[in-house]
Amino acid sequence: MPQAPAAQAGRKPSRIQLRNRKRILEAALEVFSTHGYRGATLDQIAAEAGLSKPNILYYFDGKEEIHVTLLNQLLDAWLAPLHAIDPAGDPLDEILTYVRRKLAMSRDLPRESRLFANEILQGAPRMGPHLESVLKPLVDQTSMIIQGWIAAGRLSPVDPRHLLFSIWATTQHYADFEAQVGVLMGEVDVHAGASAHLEAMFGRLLRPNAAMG
Amino acid sequence: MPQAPAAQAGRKPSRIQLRNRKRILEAALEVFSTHGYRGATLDQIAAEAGLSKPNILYYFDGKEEIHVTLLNQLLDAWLAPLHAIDPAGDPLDEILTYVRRKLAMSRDLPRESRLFANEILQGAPRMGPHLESVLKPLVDQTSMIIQGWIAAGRLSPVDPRHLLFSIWATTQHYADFEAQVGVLMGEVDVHAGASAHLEAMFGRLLRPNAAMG
DNA sequence: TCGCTTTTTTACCATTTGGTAAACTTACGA
DNA sequence: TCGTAAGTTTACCAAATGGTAAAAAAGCGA
Repeated sequence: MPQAPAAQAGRKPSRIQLRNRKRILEAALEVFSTHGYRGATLDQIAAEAGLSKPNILYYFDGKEEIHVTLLNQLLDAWLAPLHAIDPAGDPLDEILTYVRRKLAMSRDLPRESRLFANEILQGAPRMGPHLESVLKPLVDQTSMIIQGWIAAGRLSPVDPRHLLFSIWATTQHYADFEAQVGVLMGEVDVHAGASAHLEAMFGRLLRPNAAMG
Repeated sequence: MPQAPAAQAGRKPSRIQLRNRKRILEAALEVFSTHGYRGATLDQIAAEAGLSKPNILYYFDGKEEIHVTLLNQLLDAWLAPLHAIDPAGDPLDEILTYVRRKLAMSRDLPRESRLFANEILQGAPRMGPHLESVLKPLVDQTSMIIQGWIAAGRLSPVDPRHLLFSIWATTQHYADFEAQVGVLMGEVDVHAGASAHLEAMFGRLLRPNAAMG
């Protein structure tokens, strides 16, 4: 049976395959992130990728597979900064570094942020299981680390999960709500201001009350 | 020329008209907020409203008009808490009250929050002008108030706009990313935790360094 | 109750869209 | 260079979808 590279797990992909799959995913990221899953069409993705629609379906089994591929691929990159938190490091420094990294990602990878936001907004229909199996354990683990720091008096007491929500919300806001931020901020260097603001905010929240005894 | 209540501005609406337009908007809010503009279909809205599709188009000129009506209607309600900030009040109290109100809105009106998020995520294609003409002036004005408080030493110095972004981001996160929050928090009372966390966070950020001379 | 207006339904339509079949072309190892 | 497999295109399809025409069915003031 010849012909069938759509989702074959067996053979190793050819050069052309590698190149075209990458092109398609890049185009799909652009289109999905701006229009959402339903709002994106295969024709748009095809045009953006410079390929014909049937050709796209030669590499992926369908619209949904492209979307899911993108999403799962994204989640790993998305969680990398969280993995990078070092329990042995300085608590405040670890968390502020995390904030900085997340903010940088919002600036450098806004489409990824919006793709993710779109998916969650609609109830994570194509990602629910992944969140449960990948995100949740990591968050539980990170929460434990933060709890440990708090117990050791090295961090002001906060709910670790709500802290993470705050960090995600504030950093991703600059990507996800860019249209609104743009209207309100004009030409100003948004990133610099955001960086200073968030560092001050999380710094004050987390820095333990110096003395105390 | 009989028949034409779609968007007539002249006549005063009948009882039936009032009831059905309300039904349609309620149904549309439900559908648009979960599937986005493009993801929503008139058939879904019709089913949800308990009316036939042509009947819906008897009350509104088209899908887009329903969406825009909803959006503009929403923005007013959305900005009410911002209007409620009193320049003569206690700065910290005014802002924390604002945070509390926004958080309550996320809890009580999550669909509205998601509808708005969807629109902004996609670049505010149907709302851009409104943001410029309604939101921007109000934000500028509020920023002036906050600046005044800071200048008077009654509030720790922060960039008013980034402060507002932080408040919007953190409070709306609980509605917009509910699917994710649900996975990570389980059965816990999310609102209570969020409320405590956000009050602590913005309290610490904004409370001026007590003495100083 | 009559007659006119408002409201609702039935029957369609044109377009868009995800997807397929099969022919055609290109790449590449032997 | 030749044959086979990989890759691409052309020509379609069926379903979904936003929207319309026109007739039928309420409402309602006189």
